[in-house]
Amino acid sequence: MAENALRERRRRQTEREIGDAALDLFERHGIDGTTVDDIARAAGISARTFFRYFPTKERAALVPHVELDERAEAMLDALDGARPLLPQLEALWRDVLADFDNGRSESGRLLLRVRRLMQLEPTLRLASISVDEERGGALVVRLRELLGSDDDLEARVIVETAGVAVRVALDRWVVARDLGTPVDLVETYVETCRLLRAVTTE
Amino acid sequence: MAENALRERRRRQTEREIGDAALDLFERHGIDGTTVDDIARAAGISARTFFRYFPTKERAALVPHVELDERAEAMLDALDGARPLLPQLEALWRDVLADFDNGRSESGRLLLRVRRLMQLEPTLRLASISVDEERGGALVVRLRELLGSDDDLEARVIVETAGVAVRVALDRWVVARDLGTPVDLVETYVETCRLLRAVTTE
DNA sequence: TGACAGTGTGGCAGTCACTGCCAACATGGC
DNA sequence: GCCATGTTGGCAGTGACTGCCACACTGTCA
Repeated sequence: MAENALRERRRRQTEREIGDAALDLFERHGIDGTTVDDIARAAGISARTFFRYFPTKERAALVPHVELDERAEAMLDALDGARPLLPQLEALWRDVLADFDNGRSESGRLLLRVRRLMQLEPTLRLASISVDEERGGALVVRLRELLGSDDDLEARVIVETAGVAVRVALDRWVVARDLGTPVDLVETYVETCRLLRAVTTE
Repeated sequence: MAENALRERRRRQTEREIGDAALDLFERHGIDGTTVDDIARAAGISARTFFRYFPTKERAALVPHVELDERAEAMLDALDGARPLLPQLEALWRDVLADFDNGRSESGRLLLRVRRLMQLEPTLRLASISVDEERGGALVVRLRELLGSDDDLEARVIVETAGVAVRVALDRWVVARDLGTPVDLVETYVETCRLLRAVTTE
């Protein structure tokens, strides 16, 4: 039983190491310019083992991104089906993003690097969308329960809408930073949510 | 000059033939169960030539999906920057979807088949998102001009929001149909847009 | 009619992502 | 010490995708 936790910890550890190696190599040589063998070598494992940790090489660089989703998921219990769900989801995401603290924490720095890389590498962006889709599916199921509705429609609209705001805000965050005019992540996110409202009501 | 148009027509023709073959094989054997060689053989070309028409095998099945995007793009000139853009985009998409006529036209039937296949094949769905991202980029640029703003923020929010409604409505359309309780595509889309509004204002 | 340039096509060889299989090894419980 | 279980690496294989070259087709111009 205790070993289970130990093993889990170890697994997470190597996962991180592989992820770090991947991110580093991708930044230096591009995704096309680095092979799985390269990543494996840098992480001190075999290529075969690499694929026991990640299904594709892009996924390896997305460890910080997955962490973002996981943190949001962990807060799902707080949702209250009796009140409007989108504002609650937005507040939830706001808290999660605040946690990454403009890239000042370790997780924040990693997230920043991944999202920056996405601006240059469409396949990485696509991979992240793929992750979001998988995780979003579970979210939709959860919201559907809370809504007590018999179809996906409303739940999906809510989840995808919230997702749009997060993605747009993250992109703006890294782009502004690279342009030398950094913006606050949480502020930008809140602003994006406001904009979303303005745009749908005007 | 005239041959240019002829060539274009010919290219479109083989494109369609390859696309038809791909869709057919995917439906029967799944995407993983079909190789590019299979598709090429069925379309009467070589594998090498296949890749001169499509960058991946998934893309071959997405010909109807691309047509959808193209029809929408062709109507972009009608947008008026002085009035709210999201409603205009929604009206535009409504017209385009109406054109596919619940799968009664040839294009409509093809679109229906592709979108149905997407429910089963995540990689196909992902490929379609990839297409939408590329095309959406151009749309964002266009909207940004119309808005006269100096950043992407609002344009992206509008484009992605509109995209959410289209995708959700299309999914609902094919799922309802497969469940034996078909719904009208345009009605569903309008309903989805309404829902999106309700969700963001409540 | 015959040389020509431009374009489309197929075949070949090569790289690389990803998988199934098997053998070696470590770990913890008995 | 022995056994069960989980982890790892090597190996061989499949299949997507690319660069290169040779060949064929088409229309042009002398």
